[in-house]
Amino acid sequence: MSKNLKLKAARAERDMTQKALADAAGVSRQTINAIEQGEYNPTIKLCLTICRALGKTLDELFWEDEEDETI
Amino acid sequence: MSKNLKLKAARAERDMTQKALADAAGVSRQTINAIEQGEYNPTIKLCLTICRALGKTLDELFWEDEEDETI
DNA sequence: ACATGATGTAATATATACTTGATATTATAT
DNA sequence: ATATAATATCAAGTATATATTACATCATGT
Repeated sequence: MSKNLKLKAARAERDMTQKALADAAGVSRQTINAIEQGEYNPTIKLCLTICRALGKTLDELFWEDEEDETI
Repeated sequence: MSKNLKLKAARAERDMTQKALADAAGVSRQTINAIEQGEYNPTIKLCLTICRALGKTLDELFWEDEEDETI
């Protein structure tokens, strides 16, 4: 999995720390970090919560163009 | 979790069975059924694969408005 | 009536998302 | 120089997404 820089950028745009976003989303700081680092494949529910916390859509933060997926 | 009727409709629109979509997405038929029935909270990667198989976006198939906050 | 395809469920098993608690590093401020 | 905040990462535990196997129902066709 590749890093999610769109998420990192959206967070920066709102001046939120990983911890602040984690609290807003009701998950741990490590979980947000792991998603940004591309270590976790988050659930759609968590993605939706993160989108709402950052005022973005699923497509804006989580859409990926084909690429080498290796599921 | 509530049912995902948008997914069911998009599948019908393409005249695909749950099994056909499952095969296209590389998961079991029961997994597709569980997602449609709202029993599972799928991973974003699976959502992306399903979207590509059906020619839809994440927002079209998986966006949910706030959910029932139980006043 | 019978066969078949599509769907809805259920039970048990495994992989992995996510937690908690810790340490290390880097940047910024004092 | 030294605190402190933010990030990165690790290890061990819990919760749940997904697989597999199986069975029941409903529809459509023969």
